[in-house]
Amino acid sequence: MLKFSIHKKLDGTLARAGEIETKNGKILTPAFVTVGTKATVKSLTSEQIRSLNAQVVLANTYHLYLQPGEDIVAKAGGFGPFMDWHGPTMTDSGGFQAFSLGAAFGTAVSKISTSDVEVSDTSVNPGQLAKVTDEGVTFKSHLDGSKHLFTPESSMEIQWKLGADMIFAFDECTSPTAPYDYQKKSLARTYEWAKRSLERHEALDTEKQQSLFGVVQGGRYQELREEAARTIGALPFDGFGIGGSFTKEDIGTAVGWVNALLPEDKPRHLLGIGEPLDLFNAVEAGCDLFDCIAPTRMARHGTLHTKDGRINIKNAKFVDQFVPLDEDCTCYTCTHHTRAYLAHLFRGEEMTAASLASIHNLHFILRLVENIRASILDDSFHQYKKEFLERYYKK
RNA sequence: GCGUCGGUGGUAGAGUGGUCAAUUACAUCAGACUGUAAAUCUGACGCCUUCGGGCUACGCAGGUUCAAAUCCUGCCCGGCGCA
Repeated sequence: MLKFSIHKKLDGTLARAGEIETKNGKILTPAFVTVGTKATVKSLTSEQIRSLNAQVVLANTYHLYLQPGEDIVAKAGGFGPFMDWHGPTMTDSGGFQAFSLGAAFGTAVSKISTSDVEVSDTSVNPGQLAKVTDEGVTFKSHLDGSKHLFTPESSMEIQWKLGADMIFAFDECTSPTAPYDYQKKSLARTYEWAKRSLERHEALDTEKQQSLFGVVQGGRYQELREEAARTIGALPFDGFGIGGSFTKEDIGTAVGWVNALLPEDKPRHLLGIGEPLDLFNAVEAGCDLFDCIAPTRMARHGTLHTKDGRINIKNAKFVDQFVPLDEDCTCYTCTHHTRAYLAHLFRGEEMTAASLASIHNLHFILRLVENIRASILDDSFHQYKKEFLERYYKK
């Protein structure tokens, strides 16, 4: 059972610094949650995850259900012990795959859109692997094409076996292209699913081993977001996830609408967000936790964070730069290797490139969120935000 | 020396009269990536362009043809075979 305490609130904002206590340890919030979808942070050993001072690891229901199967993970004692990670853990519900394998599959649509995103009724994507009904989500496995059904109940059962400290209610992550009517209908369904998730979870977890987070949806619509915050917020969840689609511009505002209404004494997790600007805005709007695949995926693709913005280490100019990625960075990669070496490893398609790059990007984002936390505690948030963003995004 | 096969864009390698500035792959140069379908995907890749097109190109030089990377002749270079 989770205990959440708030140490400090930042005046004039919804930001707060606090602490979550789980049976596997504490999380100082705001915190960045490292994503280990398949019970591994891609390209890293668990020892490396510890060396990064990561606080929490989040795995995914859909992936572990398909492979190796939740029963195997349960036999290992849960996904944490399975991967030799003994700190706090979370699992996502599989709800995101309603989007990524559904409306978004095979398209350019992502959960973050530009403000001029076209709302269209063609929510039926012919090649999609997932279909949503009131009962649940029917999936075709991306591994072998076999058919599967996730329901709020089965998601709770699988997550129970995966054994994370914090788990999410089954929700539908909608597409930013879905029209208002669909968002509204989907929201009602996600609310029903939230109640079903709670009910099934309570029946399974009689000793309160796991904390269940409800998920607030509502697309980009204030009315729907607020309705969701009120209705989901009124249910006896241990914390809340804020999911779905935003534009970059309204991450701060839309998330703020939600957090202004959610119970203050429970942690709020902004699902799937992890770029510097978004993290600042979301913390300011009252979020405590963030998970995001961006640091590790971008790392594998050669895009690396520096204080002066992103660089693509594969660019020709780096091949003979015998300096660290970021001169003041204290990560393993920067204290041992040069840009030239990284550029060489990427060009040679060496696996170590992915590891060294992931270490750097995760270090960068983990430290960023730690610094944001510190800046709330010593009241320097606004100054830190301004200085960081001016330098990071200057061009 | 004779015979034979072959010489195509950074590389390999298609193409064997028009639909060819030339398939494809790799390399190169950029870009994207936000609860991981992802060590993935997208674009550019002869020169110039008012983006309509123009110019120069398939070893070199000629020729045939309305039209040649593609056919013919000579030369140069390489592989193989025979002397």
